[in-house]
Amino acid sequence: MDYKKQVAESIVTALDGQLELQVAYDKIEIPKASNLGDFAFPTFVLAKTLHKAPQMIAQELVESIDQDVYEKVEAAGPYVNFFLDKSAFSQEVLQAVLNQADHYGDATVGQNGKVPIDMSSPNIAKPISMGHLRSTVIGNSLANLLAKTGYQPVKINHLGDWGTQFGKLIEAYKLWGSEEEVKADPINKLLEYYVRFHKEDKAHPELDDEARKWFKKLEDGDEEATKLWQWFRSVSLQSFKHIYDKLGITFDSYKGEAFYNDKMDEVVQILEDHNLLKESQGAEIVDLDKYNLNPALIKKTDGATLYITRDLAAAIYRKRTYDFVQSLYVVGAEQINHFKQLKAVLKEMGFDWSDDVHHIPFGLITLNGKKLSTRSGRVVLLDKVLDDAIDLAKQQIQSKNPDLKNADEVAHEVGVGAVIFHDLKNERMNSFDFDLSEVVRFEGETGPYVQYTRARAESILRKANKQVATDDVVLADPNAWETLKYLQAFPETILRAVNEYEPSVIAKYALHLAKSFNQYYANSKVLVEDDQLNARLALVQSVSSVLKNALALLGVKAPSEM
RNA sequence: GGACCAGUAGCUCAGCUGGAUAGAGCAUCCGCCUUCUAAGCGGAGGGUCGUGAGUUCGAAUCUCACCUGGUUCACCA
Repeated sequence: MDYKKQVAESIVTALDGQLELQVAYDKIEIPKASNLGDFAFPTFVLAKTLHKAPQMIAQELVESIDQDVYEKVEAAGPYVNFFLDKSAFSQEVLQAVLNQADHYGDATVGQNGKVPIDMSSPNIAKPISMGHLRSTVIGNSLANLLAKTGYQPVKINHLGDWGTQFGKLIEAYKLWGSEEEVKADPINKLLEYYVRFHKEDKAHPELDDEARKWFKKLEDGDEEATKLWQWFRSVSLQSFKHIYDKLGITFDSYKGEAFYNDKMDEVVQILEDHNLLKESQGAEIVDLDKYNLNPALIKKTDGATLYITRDLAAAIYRKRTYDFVQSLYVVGAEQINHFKQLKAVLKEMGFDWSDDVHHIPFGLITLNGKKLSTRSGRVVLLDKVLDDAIDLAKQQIQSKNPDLKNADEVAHEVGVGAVIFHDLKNERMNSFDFDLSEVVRFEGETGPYVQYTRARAESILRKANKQVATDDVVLADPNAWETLKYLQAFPETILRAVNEYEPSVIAKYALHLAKSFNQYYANSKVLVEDDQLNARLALVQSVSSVLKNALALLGVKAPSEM
């Protein structure tokens, strides 16, 4: 039931139609203090037309409103405050959550439309850092949210598996590498070669020439170069998958940059057909002046294509393959300009679906205030952070709950959960400086806090050891009121999160629900044999269910004991 | 210089399409485990909402200017 609409109708009826329903609806707000009711209507809008003081309007309105469906309606200064009927509300909410269980909050707005999500996208032969975590977990959560609301997300790991750096890598490997070394520790060794190359090429510029030759060979399909490239790619992918397993994240496609090598000519052809290519300083560009953007550089002076050409090919390929309703790119905010260009060029090419292409940017993670950079060695390895978090979670379990049976599994879920939650709890666009002690914190506004809340709820249910009946769930207890209202708000919260592409909306919601339930838990005893027992258990089970599902939307597990 | 993002308590951040005394967490100090897991709950202190104008009955929220920090601005991705 839409309670806000009910309130709006009450107001309009009382005013005898002197106010549009939509206007009333839009003006209704949720008071910040609970003693001011559940909904409030400020009467300022009526002051002019009624030629009365808002305070007086509020008082008169209260008298003419049919109060039967509410607990009470009262005037407070210029506001009319509505208090909902707790019995009816609690029954409706608890029944909805219990009956729909994991499907509570499901929506159909997506109408099965496909939504490819470009996410994670690490570079071959480089380690996955905290920077990649953001794209990975935001993309994953958006996929969950989209699926929950009726879309069909397609998680695409657009691997950085092509480019001139492979020429450098091959040259470096030929000079200093060995097969045994790489086999033993692929990513670290490959990274080591790459970093060494960048150190030595300053003194020996001829190395760059060799690297260029190797990349040319690779492009021409030279056997040795291709074999090395494939090898680098596959060992890298193996170590990436190890990390994705830890995070509990899977992909639907691993088509990376190299996949589009043979699809660039067509892009250039379409651009030519539309007369979009212009020569400038020896390079081929698309002028984007009318979009107030810099020109998009399609071909370098030497005729080689660039990043944007590849992304154009990928965008077109995805449209053809998935016939998407939206196409998302979860990529850092530093590429905002690039995606503006991409959309503009697609539009110029005559693709009206360019409006369905959305860049989902996110803020930078820095280390001591500086940008992470693989080349300069300023990296925070994700694998290490996850392991540290798991270790700390294990220590925590040993001191708080030493008898826990599946301690290792729980430590994994809590440690990884803390890291993921930390990344998702703030707005995407916020940048943050990496601080391990902050990332693996288990107290306060954290993932483990939410997990712990749910574990305690589960514990109560285990102790109760009985099936919760769905027909006797009226709970008018004021202590439970906040929690009931949060439970009711889950579906609309999901829709807001999807509309804004903002997983943090869900994270915040989970924290609020957990907090309100912890307050209830501290002040009310659930397991007491009286006529309200079933209703209280219904609340506990509902909270557990919604917390689990909210965490699931973030990609965080919810252990039932910890 | 152009474009974009950010500037709210000591620190990290909420604050929905403008509305009633600006809220959390962390940190500090003080309470609460013979009651369902204290990874919890309660309380205290702490804020010129970057600055200045404007719109409005009403601005942390909208507009403009400015200040500060960050990102980015054609042959990397």
